[in-house]
Amino acid sequence: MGRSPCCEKEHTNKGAWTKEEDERLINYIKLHGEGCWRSLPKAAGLLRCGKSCRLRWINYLRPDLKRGNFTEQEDDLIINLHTLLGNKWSLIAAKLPGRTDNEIKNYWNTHIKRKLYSRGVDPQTHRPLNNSATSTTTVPPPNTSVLQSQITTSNKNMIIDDISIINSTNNNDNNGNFLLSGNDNTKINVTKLVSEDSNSNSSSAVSSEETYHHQQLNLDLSIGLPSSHTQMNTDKLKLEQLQGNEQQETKVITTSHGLCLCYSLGFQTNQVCCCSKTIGNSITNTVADNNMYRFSGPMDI
DNA sequence: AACCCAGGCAACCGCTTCATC
DNA sequence: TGATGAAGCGGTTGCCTGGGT
Repeated sequence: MGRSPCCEKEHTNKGAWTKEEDERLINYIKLHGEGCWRSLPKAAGLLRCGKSCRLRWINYLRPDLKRGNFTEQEDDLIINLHTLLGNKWSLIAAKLPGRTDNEIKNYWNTHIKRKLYSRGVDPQTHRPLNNSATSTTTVPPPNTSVLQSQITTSNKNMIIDDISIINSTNNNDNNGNFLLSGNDNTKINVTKLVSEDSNSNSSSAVSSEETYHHQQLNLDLSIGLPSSHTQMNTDKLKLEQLQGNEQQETKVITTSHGLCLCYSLGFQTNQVCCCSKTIGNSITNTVADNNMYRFSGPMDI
């Protein structure tokens, strides 16, 4: 049993939109707002599919769209978010005000991919091109103390706000990696990049190629301590369909403080989440949640 | 000037997810 | 709880444009 078509194909226009069609759509949405895309074309007097109207509005006509070239900061943010989220363009776009998922997707395919290739980095895996199938073993680069988004779980709909940190000296695995757990016992293994002066035994068997890989992939991700079950009313950064090894054995120990991964992805204070208490080295914020911390600088664990 | 080709981007298609009944 | 429809999402297509020959 097939699905009924979203519109009558014979009586709809396709292809490029005319100025008149744009004006009709804009005027209609100004008067009635977004929503009910299926009935919109008829109501607005457009011979278009509802999906087509939605796309045209979202990707081109919306007044809050930012036009023009991507900045270096946006480039970096897209790359970092892609490392973390993969091809979740809508999630990535949600973190770049004024940019659409389609725009970012196109920009990725036409510019950033090339940029990464020129750096010798595989745009899909974010690993060196000559080392794209290597293990996820970690190595500590000098003077670095960050977390890396080497995530090994296949759980869907993981929400960063709900991840708890398991990162005390007792809570890393034997390889020096951190383990994060979701509120439903979802487990995520986050590779730790340890500072030079810390005592990690995990680097001894790691190749120089892997060292290169991890230096390239430094997301400077912050992790916060687990939140209480306070409802987060702000954007939630979903980690959807994370791919990895479901069989990953993890030692999970939860703590009582919340973790915020947002700040170090480039978001401004309070821009993304409501966790605003900062520990770290530079930012002083108000306390939004006694159990939620936000890191502004590299963690020194 | 005409043609070819590659890059960029808007739009489409089909699948997935979500909401409702 | 399953069926259904609407909306959302990501991959792909195809047109347009500019540069090279």
